[in-house]
Order: sequence, then structure tokens, then C-alpha cells
Amino acid sequence: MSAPNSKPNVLCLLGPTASGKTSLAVDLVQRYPFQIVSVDSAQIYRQMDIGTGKPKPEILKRAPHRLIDFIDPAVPYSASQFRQDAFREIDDILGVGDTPLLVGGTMLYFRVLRDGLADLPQADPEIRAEIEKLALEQGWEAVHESLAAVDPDSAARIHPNDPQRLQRALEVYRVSGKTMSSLHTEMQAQQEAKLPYNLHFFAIQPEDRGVLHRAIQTRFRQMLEDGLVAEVQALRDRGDLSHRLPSIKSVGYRQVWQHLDGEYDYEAMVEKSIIATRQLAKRQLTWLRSWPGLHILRDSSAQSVQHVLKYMDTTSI
RNA sequence: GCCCAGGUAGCUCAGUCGGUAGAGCAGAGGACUGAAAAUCCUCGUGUCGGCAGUUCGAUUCUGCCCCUGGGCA
Repeated sequence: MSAPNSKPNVLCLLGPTASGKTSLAVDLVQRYPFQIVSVDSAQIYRQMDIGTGKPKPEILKRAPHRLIDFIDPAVPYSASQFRQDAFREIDDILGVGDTPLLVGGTMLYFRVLRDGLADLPQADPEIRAEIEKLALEQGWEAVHESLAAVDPDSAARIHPNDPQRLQRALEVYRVSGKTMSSLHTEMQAQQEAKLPYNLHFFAIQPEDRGVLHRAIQTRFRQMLEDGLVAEVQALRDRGDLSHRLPSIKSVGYRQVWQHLDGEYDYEAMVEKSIIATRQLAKRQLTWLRSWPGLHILRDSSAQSVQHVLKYMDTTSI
């Protein structure tokens, strides 16, 4: 594209899990002055390497990734934090004259980067605990009713069976005294500050689902061979982590954790993990289907590499 | 070879006192604002093992056959 403005270019590479994003990114970074920024809500965690599909140290040496391996698994992260961190890394890369290559499968993070976030209060553990107590004692319908009393718009929008969103919406009200819906419209009113970058979106979308499903199965088996169970055991051995943490709820970690808890046997764990991964991939593909201005790649082949490089050539830098 | 229990949706099963059937899981589609690898919504036609008989009508009853599991030889 012939630069309608002088904003710096940022290349984004999205795709479902096991589609070959990392491999493509690593090829690209060796042929163009890219620097990789990971957009992945699980690879942020330390001590979670095998199950998150984090690139191996040898690969990271050749193709360093930013925003991986920097959060302790006991600590929850957030989309807004990602936005801040990503802006920082992007500016840093641009500062040395390279082009940021954002790679990952956490579509909400890409979206938040592109569209910004409303000025909502941060999560508040005490308020969350209060709401959970209410849910425990009187059920989530009671939470939904409480929300309806103060923020009918959100209550109408959020399904009564969606505990996570009900909790969040009520939390926003209790912390800020304002409703989530009003805060959203406020944001639209102030027409959020224009993004200072030109985002270009590429996505790997496998031609048929069966291929992806097979890749998922193969990859999970490989993770087990690489020692996934021991990795999870090490996390348990810390003693301060629980299955309720976002980190431990990640695909694979959750299932191995439950297996080690004795909830089901090894075979079931393998089966459930693979299924959960397929379901994750499906949700990721749902995001992609309605993503505006997406350039589609079929796989991580040399052809795809050429395709992206050619695009960079014709995109004025 | 004989006896018993089964053969119903991709899988595990329920059910029809005879009027062509439904759950869970899987799968598919969708939503998505500080947990997002999370959380949630919607979607169920399949020779009811095969052939024949009884019947207005059989997946359901009867007979034979095939297959699977268990038992006895």
C-alpha cells in the first residue's frame, strides 16, 4: 500500500494454534529486519514452556521473541496490560529502525491493540471475592439480578449463564460507580486516540480442518514426550499455584493438573487435552472469519514466506 | 457347538406397553473490552444389525441369520 500517511508499519501474523505461526515468523525474521513480539496469553508465563508451545531456546537465539516468559504463573495478566507492553515493545523496535512482527493466537489482544480499550477499572480481587460469595450462596441468577438492578444494558447483553462476564460487569459498577455500558459509550464518544501505527494483518488459515486437527494431535503427543507431565508436576510442587489461576487453566495444563489430581486417567487426559486444543483452534478461527482486511496464508511454507516478503516490498516503508 | 447379554447419531448409552426416536460427549456455527489457551450461546434424520412373518402400521412382537462381549463345553 502506498502510505496514505507516515505512520510506521507493523506486521501482524495471526492464526489458530498448531498452524505454524512460529515457524513462519522465524523464517521471516531471518530475511527481513523484523523483530518478533509474541501475542500469546499463555507463553507469557515462566515455567510453562512445553505445553504453551514456546519456541525452543535454540530458535529463540536466532529469532528472539518479546513478551514471552516474563510473568510468574501465580500472577494474572490482562489484555490492557498486554496493550501497554506491546506498545512499549513496538516503539522500542521502531526506535532502532526495525519492523515489529506481532505473532500469536490471542485474538483479543490483537483486537485490543487495534481498537483500544474503554477506560474501565482494573480487576479488584476483593470485589470479585464478594461477587463470588454471592454466587455461591444465591447462585449466578442472583448476580445477574444484581447487575440488572444497576446496569440493565449490560445485564441484557450478558447471558445469565456467563459467570465471568457477569462478575466483571458487576465489578466495574461496584468499583467505579459507573456502568460498563456507559463507560463503553464514553469511549466511543471520545473517538479513541488514533493508533500511531499502520497495522497489516496476515493470518494462517489451514485449507481444511482435518489437517489442523491432525497437527494438533501430533503436537500434543510430542509435548507429552517432551515432558509436559513433569512440567506440570513442577508447577504443582511449588505449592502456591491452583487450578483456578488463568495460567493453570490453559489448554493442556488444566487437563494434566486434573489428571494428577486423580480426576481421570492418563488416556482420558490425553483425549481431553487434544479436544480442548481443537476447540481453542475453532474459537480462534471464528475470530479470523470476521477480521477485516485480513491477508490469508495457507501454511508456513516457503511460498507464504515469499508472499509476505513481496508484500513488504510493495508496501512503502 | 450350547447358554446368556447386547447390536439405536461419529462415540457412550436411554427409549418407544406397536404409530419411524433422544441425552451426554464429539463435531459445526456464533459471541467476545483488565481471566481470553478464559467464559458463554445455538444446532440432533439416524437403512433403530440383516431378511422374513404377524399387523392398517414393526426400531418395538415372533422366527431365522450375521456380528460383539461373557459363561459353559
